[in-house]
Amino acid sequence: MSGKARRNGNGDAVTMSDIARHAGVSPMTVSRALSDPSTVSDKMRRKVEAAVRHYGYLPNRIAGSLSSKRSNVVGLIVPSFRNSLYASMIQAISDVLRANGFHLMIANSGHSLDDEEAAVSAFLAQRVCGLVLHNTTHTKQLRELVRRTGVPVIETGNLPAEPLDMAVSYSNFEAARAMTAHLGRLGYRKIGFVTLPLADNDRSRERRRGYFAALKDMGLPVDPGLVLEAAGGGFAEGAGAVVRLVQTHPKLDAAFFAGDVLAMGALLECQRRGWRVPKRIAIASFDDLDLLHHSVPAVTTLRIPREAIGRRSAELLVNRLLGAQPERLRIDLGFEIVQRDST
Amino acid sequence: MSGKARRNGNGDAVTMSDIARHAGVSPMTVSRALSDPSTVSDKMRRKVEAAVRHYGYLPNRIAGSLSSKRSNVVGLIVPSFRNSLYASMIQAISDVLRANGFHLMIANSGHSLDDEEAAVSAFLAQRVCGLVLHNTTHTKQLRELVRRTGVPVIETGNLPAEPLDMAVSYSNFEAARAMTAHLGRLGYRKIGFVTLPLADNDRSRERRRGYFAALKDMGLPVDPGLVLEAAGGGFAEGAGAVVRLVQTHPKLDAAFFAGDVLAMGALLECQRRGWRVPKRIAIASFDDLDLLHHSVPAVTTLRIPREAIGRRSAELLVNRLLGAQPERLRIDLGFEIVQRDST
DNA sequence: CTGTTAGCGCGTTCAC
DNA sequence: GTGAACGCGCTAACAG
Repeated sequence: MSGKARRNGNGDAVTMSDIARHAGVSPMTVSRALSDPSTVSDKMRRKVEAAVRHYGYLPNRIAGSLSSKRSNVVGLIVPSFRNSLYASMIQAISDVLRANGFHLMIANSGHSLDDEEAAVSAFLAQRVCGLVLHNTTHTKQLRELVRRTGVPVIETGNLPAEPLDMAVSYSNFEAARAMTAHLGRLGYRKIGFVTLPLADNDRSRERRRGYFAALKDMGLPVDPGLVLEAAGGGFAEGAGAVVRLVQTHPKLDAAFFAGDVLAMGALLECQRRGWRVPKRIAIASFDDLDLLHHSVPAVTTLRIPREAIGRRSAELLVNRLLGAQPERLRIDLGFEIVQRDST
Repeated sequence: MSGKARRNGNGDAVTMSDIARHAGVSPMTVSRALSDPSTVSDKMRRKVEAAVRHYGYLPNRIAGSLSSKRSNVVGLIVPSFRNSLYASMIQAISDVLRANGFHLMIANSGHSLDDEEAAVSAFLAQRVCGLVLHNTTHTKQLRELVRRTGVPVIETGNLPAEPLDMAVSYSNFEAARAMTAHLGRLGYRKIGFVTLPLADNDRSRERRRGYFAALKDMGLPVDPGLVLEAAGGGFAEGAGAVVRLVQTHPKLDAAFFAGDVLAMGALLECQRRGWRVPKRIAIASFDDLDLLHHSVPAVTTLRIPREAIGRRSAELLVNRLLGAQPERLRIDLGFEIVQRDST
């Protein structure tokens, strides 16, 4: 190692030329031996590999990206990390990317469209090769940015009418409508709806729209008083909501919660108050938190294929990055109603 | 835009020279105007800003990093994304990093030391400026890699005897010991312990060691039959474990679960079987899943300051990257016993 | 199959 | 306060 200053704690790194020199080949041969070994003779390759091992050479992907104008980092933006429903999607994306030699950069928008835009800007400055956005409504600036740079983008979390590029999701509207209709079919007639915060959140609004649509389909009265907006998505909010609904509408026979934690909070509150579920009130949920399956009673819910969505998103992105033709896609992975004991 | 091929979907990007030319200044002035505006005259700065806005210029951080030998990307490796306990840490890290202009690259090791090493290698090749590892036992290669490159590293998830660099955590050993002692103080005498998988997981092993230590401290018999290893950390495993413990040890009066989901699974199973908690059996948990607070009965648990750990880790990293002197640190952020109705 | 040349788009360094 | 020259470490493109 030379005596050069080591700013930034980064020891003087071994470079490709160092390896080339010590292996007695040109840098280009080293480059090829590492990135596409089949284009190099066995003898050369072995010399390179030996030198690489000996010096513990780590290729500098920064330099590689600059030179090749290609990066292998995908940017993912989720509204928040705290919600477990993002976790299985992230896991799936991460797995697929890694299997294909890509890496994942991640940021959260805090449910703010402006923060989403800022994160996209920052990612684009890092020259990510692709983006996954858990959101389908964006600022004008963001749409412009994506259009101009031409990065492949996956939108998810909802099915947009006009995707920026590729969309992989399920329909919040259809899912909420289906569950509400399911409750109707089971004979429930006065069905409350507890929504997650609606501001800047198309997913929430679509779910509420689906609820209303189903009521109309069934010829049931649409009573806005039966709709409550929970301030957050926590257990306490679910508990508070079910109490308020039941107390203001004694004839309420079912409640549909737009989030799994809300539903669980409500169920626990019913337990505490001795309200029998589903006898006194039926409870249905959106999203299949594992817990809903193990609770007493187990909770009827909408199973969203979060993992498949993540996997498919990453696969589409990888294919595109590996050369697939650009193509505007809108893939609906659907949902499933899981009938259990709470309804 | 020129007619150059646009490989990789990346439109021909506007470069700093383009901006310089259109603003009638040198590229260097653009660089300064953007990275340290105070070193440039107002007039110049305004010209640059106008051109930047007009052309929607996005600086190329890849080129910047290569040139300056500095990056603003931190790498984080967690065992898995599926566990909510990582979520609050990730959120905190992400917030602190963003506030300081850093970005987050993320990978999961799947609880494998080799995969952790592979991820670190990949991150180092991307020239991340810092690392956070949720793990304190590593392969020899990894330790060597970190030493050689000199990247700042935070280890967390446990308190290592000899940190690689900086460690921010709580002690799994002390926490498990404290909870076991707490159960003893409450009068429980036959306390079962359900551990998470022990393989390649120092955290799990430390917790079990803490449990044994407390029993010895209290002069209680140490019965290996009272320790069960759950195959996974899910509800079902917790449920299965409590049943097995109770059936094989009729006199068991308490069970301590090394994971919050395990504990919850056990509680629900007790409910299903009509075993009163804590009358028939007391239940204590490790990690304060929100749910444990809302369940009936609410579950006694160990509160680990996951968010503070994330925040502090990121702060230490940022300080170091901003010039703080390297210093081997080992910060214990402690834990807290939350006594509730299940014990 | 291998090497040479010429950048990639910035920041550092040193003149002015 | 501003600019010119140079190089970061690698790969594309072409020549041999």
